[in-house]
Amino acid sequence: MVTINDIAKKAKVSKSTVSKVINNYSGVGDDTKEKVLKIMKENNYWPNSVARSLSTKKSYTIGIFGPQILNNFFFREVFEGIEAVMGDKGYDLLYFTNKQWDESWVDYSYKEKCENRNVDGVIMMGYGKVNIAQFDRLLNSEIPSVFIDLDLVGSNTSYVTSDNTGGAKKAVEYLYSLGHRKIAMIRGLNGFKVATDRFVGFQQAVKALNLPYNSKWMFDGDYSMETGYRSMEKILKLDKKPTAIFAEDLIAVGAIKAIREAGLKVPADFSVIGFDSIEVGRHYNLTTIAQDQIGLGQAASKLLLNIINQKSFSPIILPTRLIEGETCKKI
Amino acid sequence: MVTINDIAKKAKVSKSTVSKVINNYSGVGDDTKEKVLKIMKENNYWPNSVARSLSTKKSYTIGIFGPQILNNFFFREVFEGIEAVMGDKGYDLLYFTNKQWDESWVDYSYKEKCENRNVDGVIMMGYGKVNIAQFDRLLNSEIPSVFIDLDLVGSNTSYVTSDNTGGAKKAVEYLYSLGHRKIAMIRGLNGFKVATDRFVGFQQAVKALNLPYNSKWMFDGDYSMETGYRSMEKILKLDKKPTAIFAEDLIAVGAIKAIREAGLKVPADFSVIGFDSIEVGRHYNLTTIAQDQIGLGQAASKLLLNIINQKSFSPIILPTRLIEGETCKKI
DNA sequence: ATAATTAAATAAACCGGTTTCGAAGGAAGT
DNA sequence: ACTTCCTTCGAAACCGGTTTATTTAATTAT
Repeated sequence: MVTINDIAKKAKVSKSTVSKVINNYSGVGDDTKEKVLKIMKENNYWPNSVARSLSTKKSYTIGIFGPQILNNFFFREVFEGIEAVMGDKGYDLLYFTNKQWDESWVDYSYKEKCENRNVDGVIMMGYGKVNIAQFDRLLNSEIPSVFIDLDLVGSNTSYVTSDNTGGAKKAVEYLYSLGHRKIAMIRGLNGFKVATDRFVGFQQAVKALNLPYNSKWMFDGDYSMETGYRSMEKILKLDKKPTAIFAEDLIAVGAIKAIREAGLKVPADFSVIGFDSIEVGRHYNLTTIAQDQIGLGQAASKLLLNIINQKSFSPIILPTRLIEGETCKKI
Repeated sequence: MVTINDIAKKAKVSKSTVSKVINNYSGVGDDTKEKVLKIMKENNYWPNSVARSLSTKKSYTIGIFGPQILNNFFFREVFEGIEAVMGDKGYDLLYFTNKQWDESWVDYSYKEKCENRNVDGVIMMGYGKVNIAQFDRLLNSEIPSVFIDLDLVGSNTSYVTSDNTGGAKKAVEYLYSLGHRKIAMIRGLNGFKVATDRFVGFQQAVKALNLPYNSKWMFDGDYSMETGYRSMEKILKLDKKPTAIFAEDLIAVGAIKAIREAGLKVPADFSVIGFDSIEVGRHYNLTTIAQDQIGLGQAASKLLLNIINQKSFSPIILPTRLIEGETCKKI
């Protein structure tokens, strides 16, 4: 590997001078600069980021944490948005793997890992709920951080999320406009921020529209087709059945499977509306409240860059959008 | 951030001694070691990876390049396999973003980026075909690299791939066993290694089984539903129609859409067999030749670690597996 | 008691950059 | 001609670690 010393030697100047040329600082004569640039090019020299990062404390690297990013349809697209913005600004992405630490490592966590690798900032995604102790040290550190879907703020922390409450309202209002009055909801993971927000929106709309609220039409589960399938099985056994089901996309798809396997049809027998707009839902022509996944990633990135560059920042809530597929019908 | 000097000062020893403790080297008395460890723990000290990497040339970071990783269903799962193995061994993953460089940066490519960030090795994925000049400098460098689905080898380079040829054969033989004789193939991107291999396997099987080969049943396209849809439209207009279609999953799903929209059914009117076994295909109960995506990621990681650790290595070809869904039928 | 051996600890150089500060040299001002 | 002021450049310190070589101290051998 060719280093700054090699270049200095070949150009017969000091390494300080080469450094100044690299960084385009003043204090270097035109002819010297010319000469150094020429030699840099001839030797295909690129300054080592690691060494540079050691002295400048700036690494042009953004850390990414997330327990379930890679398993998750949703975050794959968020990642896409992050890559676009960060790549454009010259940052690379450091994905922290989830090694199983033994107990003696409990204090080696987000903050320490970030400091350790000198990342300029970090995006936290895929964490469903806040475990105070877990994020405490990170929040109280100097490290710029942006959370996706967790409303944490601090002097160097902010977040982006979709308007989950508003989106859920929108779903209910849409079903209402189609004539539905009895609406079931299969919720995502209990305690998860987004699931809770959506439930709140659902309840607000139900109340505002004066719809019947039946606790037997409410289900908890995780973010899986399985949950949708099982919950729908239970709905099918009820005497008083709802006419429409509201659930996150993957869950909604599971519900649709259960409906079809029972010999019934969507939307003829049940209307189903999802939330998310993930790839899979699109294949079912699912009517859904779409989030802008790529937009979330982009927004998170821009927000993080603002924090890093000491510009003003505040949380960003992205609007949702109704996508009419073929799983809801007027009754 | 607490540094090695802070620890040295507090423990009243030299930084060399602290370093030896960190690395568990000999030459440190038991009581001194004890004392240093205690102070390290009290101050929640973790040695800075960047500084360490600068002097040791080892960063515990694996680079990942790929033009389309994040857009791609397939590579999302490969990534999962990589994360599992690399995380387990204590490596983090550096995802190189794809900045648009201006022309003056042509020589700043894979090799330079890797050297720049001191990655210990690199996994190249999502590159469909070999552009010699593109990979030349990387292959001739000291940087351990593993390609996924491109058969490049070198003194520090190897690759992993699925048995694409064998898999394609398997698909044809399966259709044959169901009574199919007229088989169409919609190929992936022209010139792409995997697409070519599969076509070769297809042809070998057709020949071996003495099946009719009709060039009108052969289609080129890209890896998209659109390709499947358009090609199937053409097939439906043929006088002599095939009875079965072989295509990569996403393409197969597009074909199924076209068949259904024409008022026909799968597998009643056409049998369809895919290749890949991506999530989307599973929702269509697609019969397919499955690759082991996670396994590919794991194999690539282990292979790379072998190269890094100077152990013997050779390319790895993973077997494929027939998954019987509901899109093929006996005729 | 002295020399030889071994273990423990440190000083100093190094990794590849950046940054501060002072020296050298030329141009301008008086 | 002498001071003053820029401009250009390089020496040296620094970032936070590792590693080599050497000093110091304690142990053992003679």
